[in-house]
Amino acid sequence: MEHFDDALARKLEAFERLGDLEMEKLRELQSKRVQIAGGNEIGYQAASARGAYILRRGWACSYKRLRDGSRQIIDIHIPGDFLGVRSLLLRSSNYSFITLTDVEVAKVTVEALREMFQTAPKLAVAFLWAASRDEALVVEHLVSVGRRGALERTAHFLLELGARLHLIGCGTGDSYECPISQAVLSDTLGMTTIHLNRVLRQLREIGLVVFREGMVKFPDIQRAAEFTGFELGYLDHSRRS
Amino acid sequence: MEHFDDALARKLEAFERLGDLEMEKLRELQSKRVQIAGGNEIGYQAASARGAYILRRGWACSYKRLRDGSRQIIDIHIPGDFLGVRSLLLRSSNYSFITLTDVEVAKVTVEALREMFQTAPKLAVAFLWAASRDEALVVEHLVSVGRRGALERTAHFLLELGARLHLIGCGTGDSYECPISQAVLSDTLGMTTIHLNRVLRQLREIGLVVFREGMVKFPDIQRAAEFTGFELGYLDHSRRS
DNA sequence: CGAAGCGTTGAGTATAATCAATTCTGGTGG
DNA sequence: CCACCAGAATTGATTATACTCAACGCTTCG
Repeated sequence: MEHFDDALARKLEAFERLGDLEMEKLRELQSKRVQIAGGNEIGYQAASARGAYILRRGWACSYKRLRDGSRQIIDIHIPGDFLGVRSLLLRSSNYSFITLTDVEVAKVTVEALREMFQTAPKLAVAFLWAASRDEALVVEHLVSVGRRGALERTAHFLLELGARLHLIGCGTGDSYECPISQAVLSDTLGMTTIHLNRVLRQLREIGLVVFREGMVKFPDIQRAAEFTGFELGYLDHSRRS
Repeated sequence: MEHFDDALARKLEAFERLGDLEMEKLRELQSKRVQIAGGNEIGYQAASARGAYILRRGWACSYKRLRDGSRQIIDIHIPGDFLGVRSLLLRSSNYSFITLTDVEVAKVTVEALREMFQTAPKLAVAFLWAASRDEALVVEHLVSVGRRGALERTAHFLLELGARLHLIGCGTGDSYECPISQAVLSDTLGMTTIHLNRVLRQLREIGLVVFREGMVKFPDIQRAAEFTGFELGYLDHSRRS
């Protein structure tokens, strides 16, 4: 029953049922584990030893810092997420990863990936699906930042995050632990910390979202989804491609 | 010398030198060509017959429309770009494609792709590189919309577009034909048409970018790059992975 | 000629950023 | 135990940025 401490397995199972072979390969792939404390760069040792990581425990984020010191967070990463697949092929990955909490990651080499692709094609397809989904998340994020107002955008993001967490077995569906600061969230949503703070207060007052003491709660998740126009289509939860 | 009317070949060559085999496969892959007039949806016939396209001539864009009628353009597509690779695996591609000019596309089936991956692995790697690059473009776009001011954002996007065009042999390096309306550009950059119009006027007055009559010109491209903090790292022009 | 699409401009408003402080918390060391 | 500190959250006042509403000029096209 390795399933239930392995967020990645859970996530991939949402796409395709995995047999013993796949579970075994998945475990193998995640054998080189590393613990990293919160607030540290991931994988920035030698540019040559570039590789991908699987986030097993804790939260991280990918971001880009601009000349003026501001930063845009591309995506918040939760257990079961890949980090750095893009940079495997693209020489100049122009952004970085930092841990938001203490984490455990598994380092994945290109060779291990290649091996996995050949011996467990079913798993390979599931991986590609996950990669597509991650890209769809970025696209949705772009849409949010470009065209949604601050209230809508904030609530939408927190809903999406809740859905992602639920998929890997975290949270209750209308609430979850959320160990990130307002500064991190504001850099994700493309606004000032101060402004986000006011937005969060409004959302609390309206009774749509309560973000407090490391917890996110939706008093009326139906109404919140309606308010933000949240559809989980692009998360693609249902089985079958 | 098929090279020089094939934007895709040019683009991939920037990553890896292609031999006769690869050129042949590339031609094969693009044999099913279709002409589409400007302002039309691409590939929205039957959801079942989903597939990818290679844009051979003309411009298009991918976008998502929101409930309130507004839209966010994810990316502007120029010759040599793929359309719809994401949606091959992800059942619910939540966005659409529309042509901005008359175009010629080549329809690519999953089978043809698979065949190409097996018989021309060099080409396969180049394809994956291109896909990674496209994703990096979206990421950069997100950063722009989230953290750059309107002036900077607009100039940055036009510079990037120029670099992409130059790679496939269009434009002179500091000017290019740009057949898109201000409405399209503003939906790309996440602002109002009206506001974009004023921004463009300012950019013209400062002498950074001139966007006029379907042409984009940079009177002093060095200064423009400096102003916007433009780096072409993520476009990854140089040969070698 | 009128209609439609695109670009342009002005005036007023809304939204979000900036500057400046204050509170609250958990940790640290005396 | 308390004083102190740093980080995070919060509030107010002011300014800047971008949106809305309303028009008008220009071109193209039927």
